[in-house]
Amino acid sequence: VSAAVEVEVVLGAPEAVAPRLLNLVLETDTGAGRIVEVEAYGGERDPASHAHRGPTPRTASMFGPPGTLYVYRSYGLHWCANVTTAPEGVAGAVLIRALEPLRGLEEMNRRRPRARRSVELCSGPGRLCAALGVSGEHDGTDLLSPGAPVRLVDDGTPPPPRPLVTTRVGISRARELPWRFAVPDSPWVSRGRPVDA
DNA sequence: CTTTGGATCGTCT
DNA sequence: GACGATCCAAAGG
Repeated sequence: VSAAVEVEVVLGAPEAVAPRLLNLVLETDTGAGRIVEVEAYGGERDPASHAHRGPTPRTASMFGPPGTLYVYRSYGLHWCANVTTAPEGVAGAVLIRALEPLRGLEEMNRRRPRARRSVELCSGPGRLCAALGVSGEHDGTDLLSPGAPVRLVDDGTPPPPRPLVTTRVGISRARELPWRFAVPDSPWVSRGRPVDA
């Protein structure tokens, strides 16, 4: 619960960096959770990415330096959090889809009264942002800065050597890309296709 | 357990 | 004016 080390800068194509973010820890001042499920979004070369037609006001932070937080509103209701990985000026990000709750469970439950079991607290991109209190005001945060309100830290747990790989959830374009990664057999992942052949 | 449809609003066409 | 990188409750097996 201590000895958290700053994450090495994860710079590269999102689909290459995404599996390396598994088992890192996402934390705020009220709680923390281990990343167990992610999806890569390739920016301008990815039809499913918000940035596929170039920069807009909403996606500006997606073009920031690696380690920048990109938060967007989903379906007018929920917030979703991404970690940028591409060089500054190039769009590319990894969506955090599920966390294993580590700290601040009480506050998470307070913010998500609908969750009946702890497995429901952070198993979904909108759910984990609600549980940790991440919202649009945090868009553009430097996740690698120790004083930031939202941080990405390494507690020494290595990523899984053989992550589960499937297609992405909830998209209509570029459905075939195997860009969803998860910790194998983790009970904390969101619901979705178990395996992708 | 699974399936289905409603909520809700900023963003871009 | 249409459409979501979602979540949840209700209804049916």
